[in-house]
Amino acid sequence: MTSLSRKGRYALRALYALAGNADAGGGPMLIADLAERENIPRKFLEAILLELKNAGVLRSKKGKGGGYVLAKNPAEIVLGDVIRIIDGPLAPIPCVSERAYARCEECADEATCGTRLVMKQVRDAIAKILDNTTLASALEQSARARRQSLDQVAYAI
Amino acid sequence: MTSLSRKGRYALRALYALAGNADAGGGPMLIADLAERENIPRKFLEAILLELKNAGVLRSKKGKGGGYVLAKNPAEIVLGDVIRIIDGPLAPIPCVSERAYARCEECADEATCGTRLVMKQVRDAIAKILDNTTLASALEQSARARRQSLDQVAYAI
DNA sequence: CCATCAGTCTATAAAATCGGTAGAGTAACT
DNA sequence: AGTTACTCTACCGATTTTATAGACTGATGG
Repeated sequence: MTSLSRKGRYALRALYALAGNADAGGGPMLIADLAERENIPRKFLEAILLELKNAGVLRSKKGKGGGYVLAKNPAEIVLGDVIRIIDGPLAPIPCVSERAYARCEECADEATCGTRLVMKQVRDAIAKILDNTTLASALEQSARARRQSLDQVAYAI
Repeated sequence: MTSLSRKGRYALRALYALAGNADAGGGPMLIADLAERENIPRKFLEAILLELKNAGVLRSKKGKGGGYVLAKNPAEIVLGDVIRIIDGPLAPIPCVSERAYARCEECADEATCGTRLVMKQVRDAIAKILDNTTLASALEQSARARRQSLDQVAYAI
């Protein structure tokens, strides 16, 4: 039904890498390096990074020593926003979208439309998660899962 | 990002109409009537109804006096199932789908993938709502909303 | 000031998906 | 047999998705 596009997944992967790089004290990252390390088609990645830059998530620098950097702290980069930038509204139907509302022609009365009432709940549930998860917390969840699987290995031995 | 297709919305509308018809003691409904009353392209609706029939949600009868009927009680028809039939998996990415799991090639370790951990929460939140909402409860929510707006009108007068 | 580096912009295109259509076929009832 | 009404197969055009190519612009270093 609903889906995070490949483009959206690429965007998140690129952001993880940029966050990791910043954390390791690295400077700007080249599109080419990012593309190779993350196995993302280079030109496609260019377009993605540009969109994120235009939306204020990234900063870039041209010329030697240039590249891309996060524009803010990973704890301030909200996944819901990133996904909206790349993949559009979170809502399953436009008539329940908070930030990109559009009326639904085929529906006589929005206030009493059964589908709308249910989908409103769905959109709120999705937004509740994605608007409360930052790049930092996603990375933290990942790190926690990594520690857990290490623990399990240790326990098995 | 995620979205319920027009086809999915048509399917739900058709089911509401069929439930209403059954409730009113009506017999089988003709595709043609349903299409006209709900303003759905006839041939498109045919395909939708057929899919729902093949999935066991509807029953049909050919020839004079034929048409479509719900195969079960509205309280037994789960919206999550209907949407899966028409629009595919509820999960935003295949690697978190419970009923249509598919591995994600671009991901080295699923257990620790940040995107996956977050999207798993999203898929669970969506499924929690849609798998606990039946055709009957959607109709009931709609009826309740209708009563409420009537009350407000009455209060305004 | 010129060479190189690296992001930016415009255009194009293959492939998949979506929304819809046409028409022949088949089962059922009268 | 004839009519009714669902069923099946095939197709079509538009849009979106996932890219790719190449010219352009701005920054840096010598």
